[in-house]
Formats: sequence, C-alpha cells, structure tokens
Amino acid sequence: MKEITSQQQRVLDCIQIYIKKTGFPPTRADICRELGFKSPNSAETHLRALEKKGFISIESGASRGISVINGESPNDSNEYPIIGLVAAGSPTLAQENIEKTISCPESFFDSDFDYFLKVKGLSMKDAGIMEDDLIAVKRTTDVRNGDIVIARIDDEVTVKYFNRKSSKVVELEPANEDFENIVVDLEHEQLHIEGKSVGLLRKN
Amino acid sequence: MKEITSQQQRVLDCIQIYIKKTGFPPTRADICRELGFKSPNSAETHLRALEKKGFISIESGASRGISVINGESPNDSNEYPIIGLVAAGSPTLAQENIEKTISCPESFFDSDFDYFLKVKGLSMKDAGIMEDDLIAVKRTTDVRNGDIVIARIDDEVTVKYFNRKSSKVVELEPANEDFENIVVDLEHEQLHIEGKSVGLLRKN
DNA sequence: TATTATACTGTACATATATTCAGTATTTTT
DNA sequence: AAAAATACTGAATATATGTACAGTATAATA
Repeated sequence: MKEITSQQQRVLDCIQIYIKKTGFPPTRADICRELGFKSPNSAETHLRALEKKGFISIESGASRGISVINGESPNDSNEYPIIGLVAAGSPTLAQENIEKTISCPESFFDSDFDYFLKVKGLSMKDAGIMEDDLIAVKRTTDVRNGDIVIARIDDEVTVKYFNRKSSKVVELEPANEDFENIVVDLEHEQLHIEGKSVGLLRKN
Repeated sequence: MKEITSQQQRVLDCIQIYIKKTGFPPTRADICRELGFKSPNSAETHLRALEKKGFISIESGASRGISVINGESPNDSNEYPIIGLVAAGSPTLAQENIEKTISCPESFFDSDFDYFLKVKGLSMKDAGIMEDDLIAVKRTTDVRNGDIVIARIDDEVTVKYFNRKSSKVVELEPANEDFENIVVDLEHEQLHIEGKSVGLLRKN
C-alpha cells in the first residue's frame, strides 16, 4: 500500500461518505459534483491512482463499480453466538445451546474470539465477572497461569483462573473468598480447556 | 412494512449478498443472472414491489441505485470515543480528551449510548467494574436510584451508584467497602449528572 | 534534463442500465 | 365475478455512465 496524496484521500473519503449516505458508490460525475471537479476525467484519474495504490478496486465496465478495500472492515461485523453456561454439559456451538447472537466487529477485543459465554454464579466476582456477564471466549488450549479459562471437568463447565502447579496438577482458582480452589489431578481426572477469556461484555 | 412474498425475499437476499460480495448493488440484469430470470423486467417488478413495501429504496435514474432499508442496520457500526476518566475535568467529547475510538454496532447495548469512559480506581469493584474497564455511557440526567451514574462535583468526575435521599440530598455510593459514600447537599454543592452506565466492555 | 506522477479541463462515444410498453398466466383480494 | 397483486417473457429506448483521447500545468523523481 503506497502512500496516498491529500487529493486522493479527499476522493477516497468522498466515496466512503457517498456509500454511507446512499448505499451505493458514486459515479465519476457524482465525485466531480461533490468535490467541484469539472471533468469526469478528473475523478477517473484519481480513481485509477487509488486502484493502483490498492485503496479501491474498480469493476471494469460496471457503473458505480467501485469498492473500497479494507474500507468497511472496521465496520465488518460478524454474528457471535451467546452460549449459556449450563451447570452440566460442554459449551458447544450446537444450535440448541445458542441463546442468541450478537453482532460485533471482528476485531473488537484484542484477540479474535469464537463465542460469548453467559456467566452463571459469582465465583469470579473479584475479577469483575458478575452473573449474566458475557465473556468473549477464544477457543484454545494454549493457556498460561493467570489466564481466565473456560474449563470442563467431566460435564461440569466453569470459568476460573488457570494455575498449573506441576506437570500433573492444575488448580482452577475462583476469584471469590466463598469458593474453594478446584485441584485437578490430571492422572485421575480429565480436564478440558474449552478456551480462554479475551474480553467481557455487560449490558445493564 | 407489509409482508414479503417468498420470491421477493429471494430478490432481497440476492441484493444483500451481491452488495456484500461486490461492494455495490446489482443491476436488473445482475439479479436476473443470479436468480435465473430471463427478462430484466422480472427484476424490475420485484424491485418496485420491494420498494412499495418499504424494504428497499430506489434512486430513480441512477444505475445500481438500490439501497436496502434497515438491511445493514445490525451491521451498521459507529465509531465511539473512549474518554479517560481524569481526576479533574469533565468527560467532554473535546478532541483532546479522546484517547481512541472503537467501532461498535449502534444498538450494541440495550440502550443507545454516546461514549466509552475508561475507569480509574476500584471504587465500583463490587459492581464488577474494574480499573481500565470501559463503561458505555449514555448522556442523560434522567437517572434513578440504583443506577450507575457518571457524576461530576466541581471538576471531579466519578462513577458511583445514584441514590436520591431527599429533594436536596443525593448520595453517591461506591461498591467497595474501602470507599465512603459521597453525600451531596444540593443546596451548597453543584452536582452534574453527566450520564449513566448502560453497559461495560473489558479487554483482557 | 528528461521522465514520471499528480492534478486538472473538455469533448466524444460505446455501452451499461433503468425503464417503459406489450403480452401471458396464476393467485389473492374485494 | 371483477380487480389487483404476483410472477414472469420479450423487445425497445432514452440516458446514465465508464472510458478513451487531446490538452495544459506543476511537482517529484531519476
């Protein structure tokens, strides 16, 4: 992506504003009208420059065939499922577990994520995680001590701090005095790390 | 909004998919190609029906002048500023106070909101509001007891529970034993309610 | 110094496109 | 039973639009 000139930036802005306002891209004549050019070729040459530099793509022959590259990407939102943290059962993405979906920009949290988990209980209260909060969960087993993880032991799913004590022992630590640490002996119990928290969302 | 027929729904879907794929709306001929119609007038009549029922608007004379009404609205995200909760000074939207902006769908929280406030301190810890959390703030003075409000006394801005004790006394209550209630005597002190919290966002 | 990129005006034209008109047929509403 | 809406084909056309060509001028680059 080469550097853009100020006039080219004006044209690019003009295109994006026009799309936002009308729902479809401008013609060469539209751009001229907006920016005060008197020849459609003024717009044309700027468009070609923007295309060459990779800011837009132009569908040859098509009217209004301009699309802004990466232009709507901050706007580009996906539907993320909300999964209820049921006492028993793993938080799978099966249809029956999906309560709802939320439209959310893809790069909303610092890391990408796969779904929202609706929190039950107050075991992570001192970490600022309250009942009915939505945790943005990234599916991964690559977790480190201190990470807030979504863990499953048998069919019980919990959200806790992850703390590996030794190669064979993992402690799942709540953030609430009223709850006990869960010590998992990996030799005798199965521990599934469903993912880790990368963010939190609360609706009042 | 009258009810849509299945064929009209197909055309509407076709338009939305086309826009998502190319960045601009289809022509009548494009719709015919996508849906197997043999006459551009097939598309035309469907478009007119969709327009009449309020699903799309058509810019007369403009090529590809179709825009879907409410079609991208779940996707329609805005840039919201993040304002730092500085010890002194009101959280205005002045440029110098804006640390960053976040792209976020407009109807992301249950209520609309105006900006994100970055929390300093732990005075609302037991309400699950931690340091550096982002509170979605709706600018309003219409607050009720129990609401989490962004209040300003002189130039000091705080986030607290709102509790009106009488017509002349308001208490601002922290959610942390280590902090004291702030009792505001409205006859002798000025209390500005900057807004209230409608949601919370945390990035791990 | 020559060349390329930028930044325009102005004209022209092929074609991409919206839109109208003329039909046919089925279903829904009045 | 008549009228209106739906769901098409097919042809025709005015115009909206992309795009090429001919210039002019300035700044940046080689």
